[in-house]
Amino acid sequence: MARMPTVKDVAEHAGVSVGTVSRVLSGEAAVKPVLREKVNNAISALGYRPNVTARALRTSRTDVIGLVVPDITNPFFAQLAASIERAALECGHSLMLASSHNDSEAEQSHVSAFLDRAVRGIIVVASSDGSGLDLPASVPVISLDRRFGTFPLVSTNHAQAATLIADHLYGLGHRRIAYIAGPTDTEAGRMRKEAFVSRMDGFAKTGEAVELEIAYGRFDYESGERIARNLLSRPAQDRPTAIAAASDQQAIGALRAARDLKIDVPRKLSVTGFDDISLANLVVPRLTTIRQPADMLARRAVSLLLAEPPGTADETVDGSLIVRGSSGPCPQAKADITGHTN
Amino acid sequence: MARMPTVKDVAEHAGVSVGTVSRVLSGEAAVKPVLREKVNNAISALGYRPNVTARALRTSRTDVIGLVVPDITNPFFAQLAASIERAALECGHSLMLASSHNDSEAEQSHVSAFLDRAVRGIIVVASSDGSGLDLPASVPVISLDRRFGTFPLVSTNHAQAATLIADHLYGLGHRRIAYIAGPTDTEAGRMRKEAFVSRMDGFAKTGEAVELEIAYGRFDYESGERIARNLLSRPAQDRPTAIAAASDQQAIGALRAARDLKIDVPRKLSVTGFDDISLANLVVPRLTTIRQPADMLARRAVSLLLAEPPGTADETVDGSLIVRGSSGPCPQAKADITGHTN
DNA sequence: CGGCGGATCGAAAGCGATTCCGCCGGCGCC
DNA sequence: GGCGCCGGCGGAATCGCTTTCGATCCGCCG
Repeated sequence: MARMPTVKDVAEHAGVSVGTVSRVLSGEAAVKPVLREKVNNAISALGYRPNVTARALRTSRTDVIGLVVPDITNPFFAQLAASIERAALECGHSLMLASSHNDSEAEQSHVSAFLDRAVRGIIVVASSDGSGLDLPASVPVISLDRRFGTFPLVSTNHAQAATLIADHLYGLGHRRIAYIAGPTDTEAGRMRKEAFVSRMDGFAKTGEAVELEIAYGRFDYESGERIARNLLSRPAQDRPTAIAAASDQQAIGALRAARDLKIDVPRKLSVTGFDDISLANLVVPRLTTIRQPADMLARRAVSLLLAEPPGTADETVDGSLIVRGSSGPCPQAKADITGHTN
Repeated sequence: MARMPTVKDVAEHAGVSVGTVSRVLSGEAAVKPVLREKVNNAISALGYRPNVTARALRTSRTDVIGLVVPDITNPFFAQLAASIERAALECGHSLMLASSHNDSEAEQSHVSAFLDRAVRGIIVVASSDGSGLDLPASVPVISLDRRFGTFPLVSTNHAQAATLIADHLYGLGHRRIAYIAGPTDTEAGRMRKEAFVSRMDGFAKTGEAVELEIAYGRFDYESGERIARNLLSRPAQDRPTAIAAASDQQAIGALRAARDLKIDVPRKLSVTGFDDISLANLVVPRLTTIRQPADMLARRAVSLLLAEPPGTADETVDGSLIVRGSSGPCPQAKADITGHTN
């Protein structure tokens, strides 16, 4: 196979110097149209393609964005990764992906591997708080969805979104509600829970009291199923009439538990999720949830990263309530008419 | 921030030449233990980290593996990506991910972007046949799951796996079966279908005849739901008693259609999938399917890529049947006793 | 008409590593 | 004892590009 042509070859073929070739390549500097034309002809004649590596060495910059996610298998992160990849591509950048498998050590080694690789910037969807990172970041880093270290955070407005869910459930008449929270060591888990609770407290002060019960788990299916099973295996009058989960996966687990216990959703029990993963629209019944605008998050994160100078302020984008079949009016209303057996 | 130390700094600090430093770095060449020690001390004293870019320029080789998938949002591909990332990491390599969004043009531009970037090798899970690729591949390329161009293929043994499903369904007594096939322009779609059909034909010759009906769609949820809805909206005696789908997503779509039409799975209808995505174990009822050993596929693909010389022969790994709740004995058996109304 | 500033371009100096080439010293062998 | 060979090392070239540094040339002002 013939050696790949270099700037030198192009320069000779066009009868100019390598400097000039480089100048037309970058497009910035002033080059006379005649020469520019000749160079462009030479480039296409030789099929020249710039050597990315050499450029990177010289400028110590690449057009690669590093992304670290806790688990690419998680549909929400997959969605995020897809959106980031698209957003990066739109800016002429490529994506390098690393999955930390929820291991904070792996997470940090991935970050420093990216640093070694002179990436243009790093986006990390944290699985830890990132406190142990020692490397001085020579490139912009931003946290997405969950805070990493002290880097600026782009995330859904968890508080606003959780409030949406609270309003929805309260509006449907539910007064005995269980909240399945996410891990308290994640900002997302904490904020969603706190906003939900404080909204409900607000209702309790101004209107009818609501019984709120909180259970903590991880964000995954199993947690949701296990917790819901506990919640729902009590006698009907002690059961919550609505379960709000901190993630779709928990909610789907809860759906499965309800089904196993033969509790009709949404007629006996309402279930809500958070994320709007694609699966949410495929389970039976379809899940009422919060849509996290993944592509908007991605776009913001990428442009923060690429901005000159890189953005340094947190950003938050609003979620929206997606009402589907898993939530409905509180059955208790009927019970109250026929006589409450409590 | 202080300039990063280079080989030159290390050399000075250790009192040797840069050549020697490089030699101990590579570990291959012969260096006297005394000097080796001094160099290592200097390295850790200065906190030296080799510059990946410079190394790449000089050797025109990196430790990055490029992966192109049709859609990272698809759980099966996400699984595959996760496994590949892990396998790559085990060999000290990183992963660069690109999602082609089922666009063959994007696919090819991603491949050539990888080529530009001097990756160590490229794994592509094709969404097209890759015929339009013009770049001469300067690095090993291998196809995973679906054939890309003329590059060696690592895939599940589709034929063997489809046969497993056919045997399972036939063994349960089903004689009126519908097969939801994948796109005929994918090798996976074709092979699964053909093996299934030919197995059924075999049964027809030696034993009872089976009515086999084939419908073609894409691999996604919607295709499965749509096709199943058509199939199942006929009167009960004309309906298939089993639907075998070419992907889990199709099967899950079919499950949803059956539910919407109030057809009991598995008592009135058996449904089987293909892939064993994690969701398969979460739907109701849990899906009988074929497990594609994603991590084994990934491991094989990576080692083929990294082998010296790179592997050139196709490889195939067997799938295994996972029997869950969505398949059961044919209800027809009963019907036959009470008199077949056909 | 001389000088001056800006536009334009060529030449060369790196970026940080690998690797080839050649020198040096010690060893074995004739 | 001399010669050749080889292990071990230092120095320099090199990978392909960007960018600085002057040099040149032009128009224009005084």
